[in-house]
Amino acid sequence: MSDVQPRVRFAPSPTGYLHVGGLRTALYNYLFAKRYNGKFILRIEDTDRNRYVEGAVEKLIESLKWCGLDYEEGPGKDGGYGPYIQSERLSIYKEHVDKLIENKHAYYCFCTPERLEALREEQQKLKLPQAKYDKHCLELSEETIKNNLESGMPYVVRLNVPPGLRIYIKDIVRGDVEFDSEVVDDQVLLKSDGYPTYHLANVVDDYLMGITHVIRGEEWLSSTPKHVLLYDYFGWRRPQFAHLPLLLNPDKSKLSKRQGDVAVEDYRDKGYLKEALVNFVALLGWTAGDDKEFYYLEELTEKFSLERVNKAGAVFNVEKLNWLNAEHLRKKPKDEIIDMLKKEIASSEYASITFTGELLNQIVDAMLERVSFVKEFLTKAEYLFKDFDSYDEETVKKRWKEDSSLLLKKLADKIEAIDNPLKEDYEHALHQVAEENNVGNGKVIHPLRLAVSGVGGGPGVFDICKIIGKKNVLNRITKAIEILK
RNA sequence: GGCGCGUUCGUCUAGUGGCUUAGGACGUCGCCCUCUCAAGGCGAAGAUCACGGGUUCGAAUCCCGUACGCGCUACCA
Repeated sequence: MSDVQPRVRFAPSPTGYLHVGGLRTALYNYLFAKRYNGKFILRIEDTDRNRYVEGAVEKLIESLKWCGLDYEEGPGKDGGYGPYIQSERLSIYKEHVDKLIENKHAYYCFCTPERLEALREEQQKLKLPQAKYDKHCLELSEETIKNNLESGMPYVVRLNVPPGLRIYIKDIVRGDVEFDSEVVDDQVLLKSDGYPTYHLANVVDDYLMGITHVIRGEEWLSSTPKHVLLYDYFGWRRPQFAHLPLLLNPDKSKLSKRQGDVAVEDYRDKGYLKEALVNFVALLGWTAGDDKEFYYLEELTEKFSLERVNKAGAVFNVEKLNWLNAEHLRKKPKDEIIDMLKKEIASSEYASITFTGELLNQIVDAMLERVSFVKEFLTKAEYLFKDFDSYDEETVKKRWKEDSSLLLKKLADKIEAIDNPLKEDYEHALHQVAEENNVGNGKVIHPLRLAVSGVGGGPGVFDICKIIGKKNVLNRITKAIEILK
């Protein structure tokens, strides 16, 4: 890295939510900034009034924050380069467009949408290699332009792309990329509503905000020649570019809502840990080169480099995300897990029941290695929270035998006699029953598990007994005997 | 159609000319552990490195071509 402090930006357009692809872009920008002691800036690209969504900016910022990606400059955090919302910078763009027009690098265009449409159709009919604006308005006399302007005729301003020019772009992840200016259109820079297009606003702001590295999605690579031309025309030094590979659906198309969840908030609401999401998304297109896959944000910050970013798109594979979620969950401090469990309970059918911290502690101990999500404490071990009245058929068939009722009855009698039984007491009682009746422990254990949980799997059966308590154990044994025999 | 980018196990990836009988992870399957289910440990299956040419003593790695996929081709970003 050079001596200058890098300044990078995440520049989403506020469409309503933070896309996981956007999160990945934001994350790489963030990591790059942190890695090289730079600044991570948030800029809102809201130049399309038609797509304006109420409250989108707030949601975006909230999602970013939830992921732990705090920006150092941006809306509400002035760093001397504001405003950071493009709709508040209109005069700046106008000013720069004027400069371009002055130097003949841009020109007024009064063509109507109808003419443009007709032009496109004609070009298509002629099977021209590429549809482009025909520079019709470039030929307009100063006189005509002046008159048109004065009469209030609607206009746009277009970039004047010179023919026969070879445009070279250096990209940190893709290497050298070349374009022929013949294939770049005279892009509209300023729309008839006075708003700039992405291309103009992006370049002007990146320069004015001192952006050193433009790290963005691959979908922008094709329009980079336009941007580079603008830097050159303004006489500005180009930033370094890094075009990130796309995130894909399982069928390899660009990740879309059609095929699953794409919003960060969707994953949050489904119970994914931010640590897992960030960890997962970081690995979609980047590795440190070693075998490490479990990362916290801070560690990523120490190891990240753009040079190690992959070129090929990556399929968003939820199964691996699930695994990472379980890993992160298990590594969390227990009191934090208990807090999350409390919140989960508060919004569940058990909201009205009070669970002691000690009880929750035991539940977490018993279930932690059996769950991938906090909500699974509730769904994978319902029997720890409430009574039930159905028994897993397979397990009944396999574990409930002729003598089960009798053995459980005897066990219940023993348990009955114990005050405040501990885990060991249940175990001891069971061993006694097995011994006295000359059967293996399994003959008692499995029916007990079935009686007490209704299913064949789960934590140690004596842990279950301890958690649900003597009264429930006895009740459930009685009930099982009644129903199963 | 044009232009650009990409292509290593199902998926994420390691690999930058010999260390590779292509390594790891998720998932799948099996074994061990064990009262069960998990977790953990061990192991297996799974990639003719898209295909075809070249360069080289030697190529997943370099070059060329083809195919396929994706992106862009808007007064959307």
